[in-house]
Amino acid sequence: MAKITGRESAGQLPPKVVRLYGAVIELIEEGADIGSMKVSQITERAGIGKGTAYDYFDTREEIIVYALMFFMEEAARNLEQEIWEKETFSRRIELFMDSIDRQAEKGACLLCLVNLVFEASDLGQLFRKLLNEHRKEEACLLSSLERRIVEKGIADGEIRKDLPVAYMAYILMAKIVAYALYTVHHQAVDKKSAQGEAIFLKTEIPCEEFRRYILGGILEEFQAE
Amino acid sequence: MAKITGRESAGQLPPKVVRLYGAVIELIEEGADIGSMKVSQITERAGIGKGTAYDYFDTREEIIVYALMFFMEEAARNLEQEIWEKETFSRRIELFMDSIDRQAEKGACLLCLVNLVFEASDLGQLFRKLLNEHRKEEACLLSSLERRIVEKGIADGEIRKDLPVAYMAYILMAKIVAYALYTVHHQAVDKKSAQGEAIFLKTEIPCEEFRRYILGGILEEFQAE
Amino acid sequence: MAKITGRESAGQLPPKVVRLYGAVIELIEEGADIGSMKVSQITERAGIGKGTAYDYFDTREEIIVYALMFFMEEAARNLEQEIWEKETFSRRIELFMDSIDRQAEKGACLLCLVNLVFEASDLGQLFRKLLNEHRKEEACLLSSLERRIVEKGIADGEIRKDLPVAYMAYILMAKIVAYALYTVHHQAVDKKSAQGEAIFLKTEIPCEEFRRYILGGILEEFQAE
Amino acid sequence: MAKITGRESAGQLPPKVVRLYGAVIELIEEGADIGSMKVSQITERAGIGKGTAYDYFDTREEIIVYALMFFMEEAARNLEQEIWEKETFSRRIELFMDSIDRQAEKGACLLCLVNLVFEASDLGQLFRKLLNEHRKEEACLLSSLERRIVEKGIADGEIRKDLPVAYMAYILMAKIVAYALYTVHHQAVDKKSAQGEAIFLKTEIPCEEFRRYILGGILEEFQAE
DNA sequence: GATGAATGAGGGTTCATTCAT
DNA sequence: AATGAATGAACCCTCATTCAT
Repeated sequence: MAKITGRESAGQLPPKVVRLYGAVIELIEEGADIGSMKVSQITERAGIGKGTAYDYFDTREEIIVYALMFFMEEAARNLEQEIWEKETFSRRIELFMDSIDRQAEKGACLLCLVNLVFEASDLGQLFRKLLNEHRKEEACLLSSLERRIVEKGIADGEIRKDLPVAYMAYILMAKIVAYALYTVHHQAVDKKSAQGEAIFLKTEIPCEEFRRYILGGILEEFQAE
Repeated sequence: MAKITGRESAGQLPPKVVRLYGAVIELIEEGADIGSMKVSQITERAGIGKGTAYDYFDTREEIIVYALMFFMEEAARNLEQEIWEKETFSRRIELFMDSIDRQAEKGACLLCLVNLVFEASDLGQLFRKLLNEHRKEEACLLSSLERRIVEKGIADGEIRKDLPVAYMAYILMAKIVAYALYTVHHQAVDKKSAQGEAIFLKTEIPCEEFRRYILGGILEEFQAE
Repeated sequence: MAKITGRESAGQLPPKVVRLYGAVIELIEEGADIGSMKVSQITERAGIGKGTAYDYFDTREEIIVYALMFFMEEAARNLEQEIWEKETFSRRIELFMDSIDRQAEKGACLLCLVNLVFEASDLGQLFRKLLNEHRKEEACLLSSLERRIVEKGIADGEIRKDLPVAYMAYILMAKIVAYALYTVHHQAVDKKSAQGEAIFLKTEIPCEEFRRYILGGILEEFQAE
Repeated sequence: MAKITGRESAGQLPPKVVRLYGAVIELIEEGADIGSMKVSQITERAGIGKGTAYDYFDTREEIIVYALMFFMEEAARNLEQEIWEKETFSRRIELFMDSIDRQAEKGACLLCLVNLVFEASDLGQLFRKLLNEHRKEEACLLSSLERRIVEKGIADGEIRKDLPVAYMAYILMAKIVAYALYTVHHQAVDKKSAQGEAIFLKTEIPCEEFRRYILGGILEEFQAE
């Protein structure tokens, strides 16, 4: 049988694949750890047979990584659609942060993805491998979106022209990652506190304030000449 | 036998524990994944019997997490000693970044630690549990060092007084984490490229430049009134 | 070193051996299982080093089996001393049962011994092997005592002469074992009930009544012509 | 999968469970020790994969104890069917003893069961726990059969009415256990002698004679007024 | 002699993957 | 196509035994 991976044109994913992806995301959002997530857990949650998963994927790692990539691309697609409706660079950054807020509220998928970028685990290695293989003109990546936001900002004369785009895109990513970390962290602390698990890092600063601060920093830095 | 955990005053760690810690660190630096690191791998590298590890630790997870915490504290202790020899706030931040450079060159321990802060894995859970249990006045944490650097900077009149210390310490941490991520990333790309593994993120910006940029950003932000 | 086993002339057992034996007996009486009793448990209880036990015994099995045999012989010796002070066959049987009562109150050593006679375990095999090797004119066995009680009864004209001694000794043993089982059982039920563990066998008959019944049965059977 | 324990209605035991039970029984009958019987031994003998055993049972202990309980119940069921075909109390007791003879010839399962009743081992504890949990109106136990034999004997006017049923049932059990012990013992001696292992207890009395003696004792005792 | 730290063989258990139905 | 029962490799952990001190 020609194996139909989850990568085949996103619009026509087989329904079972969609349910597998959904199951992985759900489990992560419920606090499961991708490193020890079991195939039986996933297929059970997806409501399909264990063997069926292997009609679409070759290994446990593939299921999880493709699910996360699908999640990422969907988020990027959704963001892509909304982001160009916004009028200004500043509004676009805010939307980016809104999106992170929503993700962080829902769970840890974003964090998983960020961690996979450098993790030495099988999952991390596969993630990077696939990302490289399937990258076509960076079409699918959030980083691409960030780059285009910067380009658009420059083209519209909203932000400075004297720094390389790649440079600015990286800074934007770093700042947004910092925001994401803080937000995810904040959410995690709240959740874990609710469950009675103490967490050592202090988070006295409200998310909103930190958000304003980060946004202010980006604008100041990108608008300064 | 009263089990001697690796937490007992660092100066008198049993030699086998030191070798176990060293083995874990070495393996991480060679690219091993802590989630799938085997006890036999660790003890073999440490040159001791498998059972011996269980004279000092109760589980595989403990060995790894204590090793990383020991690494972290040692790094903090080393930094602590050097950092107050520096005359200015700015020099202290630079030393911090030097230290990160050194760590990043050596390997992925720092990254492991950063990831453990929120990972849902057993390792992550144990890490947070131990960190909470053993935290006494935050004496052992890098975050404490960052806070004290900020306090000293304020006391010396080098940085602004109008923001809460906790706030500034967090920002400092975020910026340094951003730097650490970038540096670790850069190193990882170089290493992985050398090993033939492509990596998708572009890193055209030299580390030094990014470093200057981050440092400049901290100073500007902390000195502005 | 000439290994000094616990079997060497009973009067001069090295003090460490005595403590090892005592530890095994204690642990059994506290409900430990000889099949899974650990050497470290025994030596710890005996208050001696683990290695020291191996100066006197070659294996874990030896320690336990010798301890039980020592216990058995001591019980037989004690009984031996008292039993001939009794005037009649009937009084001697009663003393036998008293002794069982005392043992049953203290614990499960008697039961362990009874089980070892046929158990397929390493312990059982070693027990039978040693019993055979060391048996000299059956000097050390309870069964010998039973035989002599029967012989004395016949000699004194208290019991019938028309059955073979071996036969009557076996019947005596069987009846006493039945009594021992019931008593041990009764004690066990009481203990386990106190600990909340239900036990399925009904024990409505008081020990005393069963005792009277067994004694009556022996006398009737042995006196009948 | 809903775990299917070996307890589910005996008629529809999954074939693998039947084979596991058979393997345990076989091994015991070949002289294996249940305390040290390995899962791999059992599954190998059963001709199934090691992991498969864990689809039906949670632990090694469960496999063994359920196997023995199944054996016990099957023996009781078989006996149950035959026993009421016999016309008299005396014939029923003889059948009981025949059954024991057959078991004793086959092996040590009966002995294992008897020992488990009071053993402190994990196996013993589990055995008692399960026996209590699953006992419904004592439907499945040999002891129930003994009680009903007594009741029937009384109802038919074959045995005395002046003793409590529970009392007589216990005496019956004790006598039959004595017979079982002797028989098993005798068989064991023969087997072990054949294997060159000496056995210390004398068994000069032929089984048949002891059997006649025990049966006579029961009848005399139960018929006497 | 006495110790207990060190060892490593061994076994219970898990779970990714397969394949007959 | 879909299933889930079956598999067995892999790995954590225990503990009897040794031996340097």
